[in-house]
Amino acid sequence: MAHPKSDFLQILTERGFIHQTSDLDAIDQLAAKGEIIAYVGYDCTAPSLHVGSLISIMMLHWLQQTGNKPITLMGGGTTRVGDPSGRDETRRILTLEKIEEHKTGIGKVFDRFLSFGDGKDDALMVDNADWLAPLNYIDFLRDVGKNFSVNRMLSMDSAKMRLDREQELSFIEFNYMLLQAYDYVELARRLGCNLQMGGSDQWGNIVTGMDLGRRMGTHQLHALTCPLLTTASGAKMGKTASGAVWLNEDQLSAYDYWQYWRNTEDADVGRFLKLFTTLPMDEIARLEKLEGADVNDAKKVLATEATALLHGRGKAEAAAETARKTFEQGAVGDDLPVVEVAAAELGAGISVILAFVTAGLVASNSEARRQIKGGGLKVNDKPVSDDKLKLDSSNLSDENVIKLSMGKKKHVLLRPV
RNA sequence: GGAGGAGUGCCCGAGUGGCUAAAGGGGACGGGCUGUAAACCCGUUGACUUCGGUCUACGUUGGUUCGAAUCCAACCUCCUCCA
Repeated sequence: MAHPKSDFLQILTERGFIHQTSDLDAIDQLAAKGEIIAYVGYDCTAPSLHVGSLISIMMLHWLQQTGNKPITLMGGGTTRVGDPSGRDETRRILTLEKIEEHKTGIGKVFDRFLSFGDGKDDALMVDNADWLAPLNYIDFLRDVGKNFSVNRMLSMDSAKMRLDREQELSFIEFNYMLLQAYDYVELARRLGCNLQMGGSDQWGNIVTGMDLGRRMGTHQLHALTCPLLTTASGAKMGKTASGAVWLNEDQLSAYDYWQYWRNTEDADVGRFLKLFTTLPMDEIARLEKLEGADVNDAKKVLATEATALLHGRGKAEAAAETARKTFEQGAVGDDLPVVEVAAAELGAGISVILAFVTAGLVASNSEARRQIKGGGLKVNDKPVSDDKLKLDSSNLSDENVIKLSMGKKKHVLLRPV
């Protein structure tokens, strides 16, 4: 469909959110009337979501902005089983306590993107443990299981991949798609849900749910998936030096989050501006035209806008300012991570090696020595050449800190207390 | 239950008695080039170190040997085939 009528599909299409849909015309008609009730499921496998999930959160955001109702489904029940999709090994089975903990962590992030409440277009958050946990095995087999063909299940990518590679697919995992399909039916019945969205790896699970809905007599259900993002050079999105790009601030600071977006590859800037900011399309078009070193301006806009969505405008601008000072002036930015040391210890002099280990910039004394040999460590922007160097109060800057750097991008301030 | 096969560093994977902290590749980190990009080039990639070395490591536990990732035994885990 070249020109969707609904604002929702209009936006998703022009911003590059759509990978695959079941019946685009039908979804368009519902969206135009503000009658979409859509959900995305999030399993509680980690204490926070990461940028990989952001694209689906943005879809929910636009859905609500265009007058439809979003539902976030917490997989409190399905996480107990574990989704085999796209995995070549069985997930470790998490304890119920962990799952609860993760659920709380993950839930926090949605307030930034959605407005929750009881009104018609307000977002809802539900937990599939509410209906999955009390299920009775025999009843479930009779009511739901009879609608599934093992032949077909075996042919689905999530199962096929394991079978083809002769890797274990345990029975518990094999059941995951039944539960996710059943979720869709349950949400359709309880809340009138009529659309499930997710990453393209979820397509199989989603259409299985649609199919189950038809067999179990719900209204017509729909599917819409977004592309799984990789960077232009093919890497999976969401990894940095220090691990995943978490959305919760206690897992990844606003400054580091800003830096993540700032370091976007040139070829990705336009695509990411469309997906991860709410800037108007004509503004994005302008930024996309920038070339050469000017692309950096677009990356800064991307970083600030994306960070503002998640952490608020104030923190985004503070991060931008710190980055400006740190990288463009070589000065000391306020937002850099600070590590405190006892003033007395510093007065007595501490070895550079210990200082860098304490700051967490290197993992061990040996690594510190190696990095010094390789010229990777700096104190107050001056390379360290001697691993026996001692730091003391004479190294303190006017701001009463010592700036430790590893490479060009990682900096920590050492402050005496 | 029977018969085979496999378990090596972050990952993949070579190595079948000393020259092995363990080839090669990937990833990661650092340096160079640049624009805090990509690509490319170089270096590093167990810990501790007074830089002489020391210690810990090839599924687990024992054994043989001057010496074991390599040989032997038992155990654990996984895979394949048979019942």
